[in-house]
This record gives sequence, structure tokens and C-alpha cells, in this order.
Amino acid sequence: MQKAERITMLKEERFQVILNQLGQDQKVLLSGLSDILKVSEDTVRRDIKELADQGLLKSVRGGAVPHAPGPHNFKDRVEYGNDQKKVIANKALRFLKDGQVVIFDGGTSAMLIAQALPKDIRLTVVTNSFPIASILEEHDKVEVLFAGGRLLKSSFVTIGHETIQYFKKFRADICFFGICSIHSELGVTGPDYEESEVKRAMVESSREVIALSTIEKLGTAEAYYICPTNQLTTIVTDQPDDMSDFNIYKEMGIRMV
Amino acid sequence: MQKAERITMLKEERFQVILNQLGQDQKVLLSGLSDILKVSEDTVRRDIKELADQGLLKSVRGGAVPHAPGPHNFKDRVEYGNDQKKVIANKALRFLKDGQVVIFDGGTSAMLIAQALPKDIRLTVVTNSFPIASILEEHDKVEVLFAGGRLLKSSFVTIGHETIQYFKKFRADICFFGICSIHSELGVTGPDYEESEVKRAMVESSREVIALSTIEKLGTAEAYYICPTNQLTTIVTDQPDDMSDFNIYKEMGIRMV
DNA sequence: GTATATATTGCAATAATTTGCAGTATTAAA
DNA sequence: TTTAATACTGCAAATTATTGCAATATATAC
Repeated sequence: MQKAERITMLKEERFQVILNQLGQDQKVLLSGLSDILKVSEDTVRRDIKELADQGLLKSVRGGAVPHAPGPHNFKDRVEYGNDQKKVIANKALRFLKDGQVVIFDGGTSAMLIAQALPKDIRLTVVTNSFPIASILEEHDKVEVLFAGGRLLKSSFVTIGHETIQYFKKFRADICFFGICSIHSELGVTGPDYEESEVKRAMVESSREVIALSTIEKLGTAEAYYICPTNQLTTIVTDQPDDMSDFNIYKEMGIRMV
Repeated sequence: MQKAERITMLKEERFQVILNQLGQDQKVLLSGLSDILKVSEDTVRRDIKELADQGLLKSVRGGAVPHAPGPHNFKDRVEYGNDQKKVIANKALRFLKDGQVVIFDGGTSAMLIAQALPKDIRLTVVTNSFPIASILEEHDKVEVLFAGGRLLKSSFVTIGHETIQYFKKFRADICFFGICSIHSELGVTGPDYEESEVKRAMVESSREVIALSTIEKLGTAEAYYICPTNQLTTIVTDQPDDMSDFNIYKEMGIRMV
């Protein structure tokens, strides 16, 4: 510690820088951050560990990678791609019918669907997302079944073994699935291990699986496997459904919207 | 305090300056504020602590950063100002130690305890209450395990078989127990069937059971049985502990506070 | 008005946290 | 296996936080 310098940077500022950097590059290196922040690599390592404990990123050897898709501050994420996602959410709505049992995952796309739900629809909703449960408070005819588990404070969803077990008990009509990577051969994949595990359980408990995706996520893959692509029954995107890329999926019996 | 100078700056003025500065720079330093406000760093620190208690900012080492509220609003629904209950909540706090596993029930009393928790306490909290989970968002060292089940929208707690099963898996150190009726012979009872079932599971999973009660609930009973009175280890009330009524319970080995 | 209680503030001593560094263990790659 | 990089551990120095206390200011009662 150099008394002479007195560069006063709060730990929280470093956190902010790290998360920003991470949102921008999808990865950060200890060496790079140490350089930018003018602190030792040890300190960066400790910072990353702390952020990882909060579930805001994932610590890996030599640096860190994002824990959740897209931007990493929840508040930002809600607004991110809002219009685009709203379009998708409204398209997805038409698949819902009165009396169905529906699983919502914890992503922001599913939140937008929940927000777009008519106030008087009658549903049973199974979810692991606090925000979604909160949104559904005003829907008198919607029964909410909430999956228990360890609370991930960054996104306010529950994860872990308990959560998975909870979903496995159901046989839902529809599962709405936040934006993941979809690849015709590699299947549906996600960037986070635990979340992907939960999503797999959701898929396996649903008769119909509707994946919400943006065009740039189609044909890409990430680290953690969720399910084979042909387990999806519908893919909802914001693009017109006459694109050539879609044929691969259509041939697998998946409806494109 | 300099008598010669007589610069009388009210505490509220300092608060205003601090908050302005914070809004402008997204951070404030103790050193900087001490300089601007012409008061010692200790005073600034105390000011920041007070503002943090009001939730207007977040106190961090060396200064403060803006308070970032999450995407949920359960916290706001907490009814403030029940002084009687606040007194009880503060009395109950002293039983908590770092590292313990604690069960909180869904009542408002337990909520007040959660609110009174020091921000840096290290705990594992098991609960079925959304508001409590929400309150604990800011407690970085508190791990929240949430019990799944059917969501009761009126009070935002989960209930039912699943919830009970979840609690049964734990062996907690302490269970905090909202205000129920306590009768020396009829036991602890509650007004709602399902909630009482859940509470019974909570009690059975805890080594120590601390019941919060007001004096008028002692010696009364309600429709649904929860547990025998002697299963309680402590009863916390807002009354001085020398009342004759207390002896009945003391003789059962229950500590009265 | 005075006197007493209450709250605020600064100061000093002590406790806790943060940070960098050095040494050691562990991991990944050649 | 060997080698280089990364991670972990303990420790010391610097910084910050907490606590008790005394001095002063403010409020309240008399």
C-alpha cells in the first residue's frame, strides 16, 4: 500500500469495472484486470471470488466468465433488447390456453411473457423465479407453484438439486424457455452449469417446449448441454419465418414462428 | 466543534450533500466528504450508516455507493411502525450467532427480525417467505434456502406438502416463530390449517425454537394445533419478565424474555 | 431564566479488514 | 515427467471501522 499515491478506488468500483469488462468481452483475465485496476493479481483473484460467491460471474482458471447470458446486472437485463423480446413474448402468448399447466424459466424473456399475460387467464404456473411470481400476483386465476432451492441473489431464481427435483414432479403442458443457444446437431445449450441443469428438468417435465430465441442465437452452442434440439416443439423468434436457416429445424418437426 | 467558527450545519444538510454527491459521482469517499463538510471522518461514517439504515445508499469500506434495489417489491410491502413488534424483534436478535442455520416463518414478526439483522452477519436462512428472502438480498453473507410449494398470494409465502417436506430435510439451529397463541396446556396453536402444518414442520426441524409473542396471546388458543408448549425453548415478549403468568412457562423450562 | 437530560461530535485506543508479497501447492500443457 | 502458469496460505503493513469517553450543543422540564 503506497501512502504517497492515495489512489482511492473503492472495492465496489473494481467490482463494477470487472463486471463491465465481463459484459463487454465475455471474459476477463487476471493479468488484464490487474493492469487496468492497478492492483495485484491476488486482489483481483479475491474480487472475482467474492463476485462468484454472489453468483455474478463464474471464476475460472486465469480469470472469469459470465455466469448468466447477456448483460450481468439484472436491472439492465430487464431493459436489454426489450422491444425485440416483447415481440417474441407476444408471439408466444398465443400458445397458452385456459386451464393449462405452464412452466416458466427464470430468464427475462419468460418475464415478458408473464407481463403480457391477460389478467383473467386461468393457469397453473410452475416457476423458480421470484420476479415472475411477483408479476403473477395480480392474476387471480393463476395458481403459482414455486420451486424451492438455493436462492441465487443475482437473478432471484432458485437453483440446485431441490429445484430440479421439484420440476421433475410435474407433467406440464407447456414449458417456456428463455433464450439459449440452439444448434441443430449440438442441441440446446446454456452458459451456466446449474441453470442448465434446472432447464433440463423443466424440459423433461413438459409435453410441449417452446423456446424463445433471437436469430443470432440460432446455430450457436455453449458449454452446457440442456436437451436435444428435436425435443423442442416450437421456436419463437423475432424474424419472419421464411428464412432458409429455419428449414433445418422445420425438417426436425419443429414449428418456427 | 469550533466555537469560534460557529458554522452550524444541520445533520440533515450533510445528508443532503452526501446524497447529492453520491447521485453525481456514483460514489463518495469518507475522506472527501470529511473535507467538504468540515467534520471528522467519524461523523461522516455515522451519517452514512444512518443513511444506509434508511436504505438510501449502501455503506462500503471507505465510503458509500448508491443503493441498487432489486427487481422485486416485496420489501416495500412490509408494514413498518409496529413498535411493539420491533421491540420484540430486537430482543430476539441476540440469540443469533454467526454461522448458524436459521428458519424464519412467514409472519411479520419474523420479517422485522430479518430487517433488524446486521448487514454483515453470516447465516444460512431457510424460509418460505418471499418478503424475507427479498430483505436478505443485501446481506451478502447470508445464504437463502427457499422452500418450494404453492404460493399463497395474500401473504407471499409458500405452503402445502412440498413446503413441509422441504423443512423436514433440515436440522436448523434456531427457528423463529411468528406470533401464535400459546397456552400452557393446549400448546401452541394457529388460526390457519395449512400455515400451522408448515409451522409444525419448522419446529420439528429446529434444535431451538424461539416464539415471538405479545402478552395478549399468552394463555389463549386457536383452532389448529402446532406443537406442545414445552417444545419451545424461548418465548420473547414485549413485557418485563417478572410477571406472574410467566412462571407457568418458566417451570416448563422455557426462557422468558 | 436555570437545571437537567439527551444528542451530537471529535478524539484516542482497539479491533477488523484489505492488500501485497513471498513461499508452497496445484493444475495444465509440452 | 518436466515445466510454466496459476491458485492457495500465512503474514505484515496500511487502512478503515468500532468503541468508549469527554466536551459541547440542543432540547426539555422546572
